[in-house]
Amino acid sequence: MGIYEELQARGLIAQVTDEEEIRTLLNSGKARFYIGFDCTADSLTAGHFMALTLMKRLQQAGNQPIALIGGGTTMIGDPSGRSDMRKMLTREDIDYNAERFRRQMERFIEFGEGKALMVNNADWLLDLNYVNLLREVGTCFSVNNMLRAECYKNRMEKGLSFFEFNYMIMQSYDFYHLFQTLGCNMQFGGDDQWSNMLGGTELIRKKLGQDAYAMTITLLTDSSGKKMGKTAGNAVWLDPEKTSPYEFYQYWRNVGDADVLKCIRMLTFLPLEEIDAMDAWEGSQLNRAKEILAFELTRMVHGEAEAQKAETAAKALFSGGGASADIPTTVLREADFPSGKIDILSLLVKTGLCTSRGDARRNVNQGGVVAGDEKISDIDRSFTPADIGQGLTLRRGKKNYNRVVLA
RNA sequence: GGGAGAGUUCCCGAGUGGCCAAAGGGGGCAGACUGUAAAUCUGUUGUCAGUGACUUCGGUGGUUCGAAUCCACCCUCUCCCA
Repeated sequence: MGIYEELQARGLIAQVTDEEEIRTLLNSGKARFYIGFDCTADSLTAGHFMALTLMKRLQQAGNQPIALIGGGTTMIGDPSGRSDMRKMLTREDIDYNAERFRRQMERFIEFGEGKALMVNNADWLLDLNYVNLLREVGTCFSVNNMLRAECYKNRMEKGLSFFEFNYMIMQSYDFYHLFQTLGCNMQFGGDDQWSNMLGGTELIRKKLGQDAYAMTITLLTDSSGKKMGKTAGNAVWLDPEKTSPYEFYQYWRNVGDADVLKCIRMLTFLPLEEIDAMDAWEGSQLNRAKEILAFELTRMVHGEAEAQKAETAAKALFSGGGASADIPTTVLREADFPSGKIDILSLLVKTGLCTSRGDARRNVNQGGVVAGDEKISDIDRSFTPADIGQGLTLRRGKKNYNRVVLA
């Protein structure tokens, strides 16, 4: 089985421009492909993770990946699938984000001589001259076609500025540029990028009379069709400072039954036979599959040691008492005990378990707070340093833990 | 450039002088039920304080005892005409 067939079996392939050509190129290891990452935030997310694993899979099959950091395209902002314009980022923010992206990627993909390449489209896009660009590529884009593109569809009602409309041209230019300078013959991306990517292959055909290929990856959605990799609207980040390994582990540990196998198939590197065997699992047995998923992904992103810790902490907390040194911890200092004690509301806010005192109050009143083995129902309950002693485990709801210790 | 509309809390969306911290839905959170799942039911959902105070309805000023609501100017978006 070639790599193309494996990607297919894992359900990763959404759309391709020319199946036979792409299959041959990928399976023979002759593809030199790129994936673009727009640096709109200071960390990669779980959503980018799938693209990174794709790069790795293809690299292992002998193909050469090019990671393109969108220092230039981020100046515009991709309108695809969005209902409003992105916040405009400053040049400084973008440069900073691009640097952070670069560092995170280096953990996954091997860069260097004969290995993966990394480029930043700021290097060629920012110096383009408007009139020259129009003369060079403007004739290759049909506004009629662009307006029909899926990615602009829901913007046609709400309004789309010319500024954003140009995003497709920038992305197409990237492909055109990489094709010429680096011999990059293929582009991959999320399925929402399809029209942008076609823009590139079209441009190359029209300008150079040559063929380049594009393939999109299935977006990872849950059984209700929502994009995965978000909790309460917040992204699941790959940066341990923004999403701790424990939280990262928990995110995957908690995916719905209907989604576990899909996630394992698409995101992990476990052999397909092994995954096929899990297909038969059902009911509470799926919890085992969720553990595997969570562990595997945490291991890939944060390393073996962190994955172990997250798993141990989770097991300790959820299957009864036990050591729990690896869950998120808050250190209390003397100043946190005005008049010798700290009340439960302050404590909940301090640990980040609750967002405000009002939130803390509600949680206590609704019986959702437990300190140690004691269910807290009195909002006036307070703790002295002696109460905390060697450490006190606080719980809000069923799954949110924090351990407080003294400085 | 001319004309007509719109901007409300996390999102959608009611509200056209006090009874509005603002209906309803979605989402979120908590409780029950469970398998750290889903579905369902219940409660909750601006901040600080134990029924009171403070900040909030695109922005800035103004009218008024009192403004999300009225007036002026500005900003953004949509539609029609050029």
